[in-house]
Amino acid sequence: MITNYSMRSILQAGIDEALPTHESVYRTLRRAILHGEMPPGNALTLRGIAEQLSVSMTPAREAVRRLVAERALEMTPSGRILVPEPDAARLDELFQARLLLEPELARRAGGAANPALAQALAAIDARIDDSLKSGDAPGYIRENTDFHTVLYQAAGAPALMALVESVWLQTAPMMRRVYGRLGTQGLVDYHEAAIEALTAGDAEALARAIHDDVAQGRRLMQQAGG
Amino acid sequence: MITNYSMRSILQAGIDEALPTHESVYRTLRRAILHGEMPPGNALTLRGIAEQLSVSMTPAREAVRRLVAERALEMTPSGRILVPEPDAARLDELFQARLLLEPELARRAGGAANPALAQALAAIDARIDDSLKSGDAPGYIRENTDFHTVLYQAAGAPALMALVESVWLQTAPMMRRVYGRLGTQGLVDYHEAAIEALTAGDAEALARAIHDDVAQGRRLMQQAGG
DNA sequence: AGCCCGCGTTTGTGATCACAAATTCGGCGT
DNA sequence: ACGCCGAATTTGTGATCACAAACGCGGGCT
Repeated sequence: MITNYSMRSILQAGIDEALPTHESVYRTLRRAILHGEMPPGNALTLRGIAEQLSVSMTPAREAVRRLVAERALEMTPSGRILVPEPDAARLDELFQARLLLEPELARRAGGAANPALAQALAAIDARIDDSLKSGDAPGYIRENTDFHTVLYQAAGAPALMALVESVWLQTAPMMRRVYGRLGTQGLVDYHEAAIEALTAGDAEALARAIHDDVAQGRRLMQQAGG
Repeated sequence: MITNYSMRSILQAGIDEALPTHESVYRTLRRAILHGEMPPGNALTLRGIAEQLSVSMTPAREAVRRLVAERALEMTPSGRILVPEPDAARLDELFQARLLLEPELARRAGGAANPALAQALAAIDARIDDSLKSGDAPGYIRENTDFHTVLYQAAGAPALMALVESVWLQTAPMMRRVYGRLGTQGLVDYHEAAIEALTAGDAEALARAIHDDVAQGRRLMQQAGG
């Protein structure tokens, strides 16, 4: 008989070091949500997740519980699991939170000139431009998230970062719909201004660029929502 | 034999309507953390929680997983469960988040004169004054949390509210230590200014009062931390 | 034809168990 | 007396099962 633990080893062999099963399930689902691969309103089942990832219900349940706690998924009172479909008011709250929190993270990241980071961001921004030009909405979402993640990582503020990531998870499914509907043609690239500010070590200018970037996202969302 | 579900009924009879077991475990633990009844650094075990609340490990596990997701508890890589003991830098981040988010919630709550709410808050504030005078630190924490909760509820912004509550959960264990150490004698009551602003429907003044209130909490925390 | 009731199926929940890793603590050696 | 190593215990993890509630579909009534 294959024991629980040998099963676990088989699944994780070559995937990662020694993650618990519920952790890899969590990461898989989280990435799918963050990349907009889960349509808002979609229903999930524990048995479905478990079967698809070849695990038992237990780790699937734990991963889902965790995502529900982060509001990346939601559960109805009867226990059905679905991808949230936030209404306009809730999206407004979430973007308000981003507008409040992200400039502060940028400010903390940009206190000193940081050429290495500026270069890394420029590389990501080049890929973003490609996605913009080719109209690759999923790619744009993914790379845009990367840009912000890498920048904020430099702030060394994990508690603030965690709050922001929770907000991203909540907006991600809708943004997929937004960019899918409106396209990515009309977008202004505020990232260049951010990179310049970072090169100069001008934290305030960096915070402003990030503010404008997020505000643009909100504006788009509002257009698509109406 | 007592089936799983009859056991569940017995436990929940008279406690609440029809909450799943993991939900009541969650609420019990959450309240204990928020009220500062869990000393920072304290270790918990699933079997201990389960036994104390007369449930099996499964709902205990789910409740803990959820609280870990909210960063109200933390788990070491080896899986040990403990009450977080945030360092000064992390506490600074958390108060920064409060300073950014809570004035906005206050602003949204204070857009129009709201005598009924002002009266409810005045009642809570009276109890806070009692706790201040008698040096009842746990009572002060509990009622202060109530004050903010009731006020922000009026903002009708559940997504922002959830972010703030997550931050409270993370700071609560340390605040218990702070007020225990410093006492509550020197505290200024910014709540009266908040109540006046709410009576007048002056959202900006309300936001300012809340800002000052949170800033005072941060100042105290910094004093106690050094 | 449209609506509703009822039954089969799906689904989340809770309990229990085996297992391995981590922790703890007593005893040995220096 | 102090530190270290080993075994016993503790602890989280994952799998599995029974159960009741929710869901959904099909047939019958109006």
